[in-house]
Amino acid sequence: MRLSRAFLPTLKEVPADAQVASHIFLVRAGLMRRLAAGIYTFLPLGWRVLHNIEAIIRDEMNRAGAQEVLMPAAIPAELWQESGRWEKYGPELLRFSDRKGAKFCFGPTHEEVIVDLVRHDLKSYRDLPQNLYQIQSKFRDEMRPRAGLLRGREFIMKDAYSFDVSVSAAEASYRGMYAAYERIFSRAGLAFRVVEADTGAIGGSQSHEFQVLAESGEDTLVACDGCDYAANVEQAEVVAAAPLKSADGPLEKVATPGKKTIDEVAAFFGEEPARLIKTLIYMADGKAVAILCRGDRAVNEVAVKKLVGATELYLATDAQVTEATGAASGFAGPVGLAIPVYADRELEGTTGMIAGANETDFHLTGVKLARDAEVLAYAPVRMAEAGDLCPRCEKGHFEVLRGIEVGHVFLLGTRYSEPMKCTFLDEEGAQQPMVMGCYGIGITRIMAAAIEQNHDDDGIIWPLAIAPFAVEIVGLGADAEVASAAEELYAELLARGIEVLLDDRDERPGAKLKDADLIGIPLRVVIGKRSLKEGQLEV
RNA sequence: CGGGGCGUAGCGCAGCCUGGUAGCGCGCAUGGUUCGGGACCAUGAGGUCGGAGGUUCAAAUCCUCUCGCCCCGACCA
Repeated sequence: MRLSRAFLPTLKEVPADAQVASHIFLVRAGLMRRLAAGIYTFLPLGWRVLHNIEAIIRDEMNRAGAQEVLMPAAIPAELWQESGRWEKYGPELLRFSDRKGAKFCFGPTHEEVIVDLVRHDLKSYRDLPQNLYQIQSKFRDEMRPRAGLLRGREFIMKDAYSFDVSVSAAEASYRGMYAAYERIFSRAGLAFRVVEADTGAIGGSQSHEFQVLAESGEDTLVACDGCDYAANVEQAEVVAAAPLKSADGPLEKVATPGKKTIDEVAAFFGEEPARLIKTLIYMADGKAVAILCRGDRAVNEVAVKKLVGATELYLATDAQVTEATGAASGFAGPVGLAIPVYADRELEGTTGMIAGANETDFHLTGVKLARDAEVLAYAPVRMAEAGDLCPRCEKGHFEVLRGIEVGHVFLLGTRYSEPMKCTFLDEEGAQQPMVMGCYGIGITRIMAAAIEQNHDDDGIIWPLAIAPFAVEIVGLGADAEVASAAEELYAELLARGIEVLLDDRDERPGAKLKDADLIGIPLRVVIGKRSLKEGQLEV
């Protein structure tokens, strides 16, 4: 492609709405333009990158035995009502009506559609297994789109769905996809980490996320430095530290006027925050529960959700805290609390702790949970931290990493096939629900993640496998010999089937080189008058 | 949705507090000079100041409402 005729508008200045590197460079290097919040048009250069990513994915998916299909983006509401997600999915689901008033949604994911397809046409164990995938634009009405392509509303996704006759067969499909994903992200030139993940609203028994390691990532991961255990912090198992014990004295109520935060209370008593019992009031499906953890720990809400069996969980408002504890927010404690109390395992057996008194401006000292409070269960609900002992090998310790989730695989089981009656007849003629898996890759997100991981101050540095062009030829100056040498090389590379970009614009050297730095084609050939005379090129 | 910020030329911004001829830089067009790290000179095109209503002799500027965008949070394959 000739730069002189390309639609490749580069920008000198940073767009006002961009904060992260990938967003800035995607716009500055002329790969995309914003149309609305979280919605982008891809320009020729950006589309080439997306095509390259898709090509790798298609190649590996096909090699793994999956077949490509294309499902509609507009999905009738009836299907989503059948699965129950029309009500459950919430405002993230973009809904609309056709001219007759029939309700539709723009698909954010396609379990319903694929299940509907498969249940009509696959009836026998002889038809299974099947693995179907598509590459398509998805729409999720995120409450806060941000960081360009890292969290958009409309984005391109590869989603695959496997159907098997048994759990063990489904596990084999799952492992096949896992392996294919490792090849895909390796080929794309990304440094990634596979972590155990929460199955969340999708459900199922097993789930792994493929995380591209980058400081700007939204996800926090922990990885053991002694074995290969790695997990999203939401999912990470934690080891309880030995219980803290001090003089096992009586309960004492102490006036602590205005001391509400852990730090304030710890300072007031001259104790470490670890000696405090942090009492958080959550609303679990509308009912208040108390969650206790050590003052120096954070609570893992995903773990709490599982522990109390809630589908909706959020931190209580100040008013709800007062209703539950009888005291202002900041003075909640486990002693004498009338709502269900759960405690982190680290608090089991502790003595001489400090906690709120459930009375505004008072705290208790000498708290011994076993004696003073009614704890329903001790369970691991704290958030994993750097330095934690690994729960698997019990030798290594956790390091904390940031990641961008670019892929996610789920072993779904019969969560969709059962309610939607996606069944087959087995060898004995008995009807059984198919066992499913689903597997997603964020294609537009990969493009952004690749830039997050591969850039410098001047621009993008594309991994060769997904680069929009393999080679850029830059002829410097207005010299006729330079121009003809550039043309000759351009023609020769094209003839060899190499994707090459020729900067044949009438621009000064500085402008051409700056643009080349920005666009980040992996191989650059610079032709200048002086070096050409000496029979040399710069590569 | 809660908190904060911002909408003025294609892009980045100033002007608003204290109402009175709409500006700067980049980009773009034309001519000339220049040509190894975002050149220079000259000339020029380009704006219902996000929208609606109000106050006023007069509104980019003050008031009300509204729409959009960004950041933090809640939330989330």
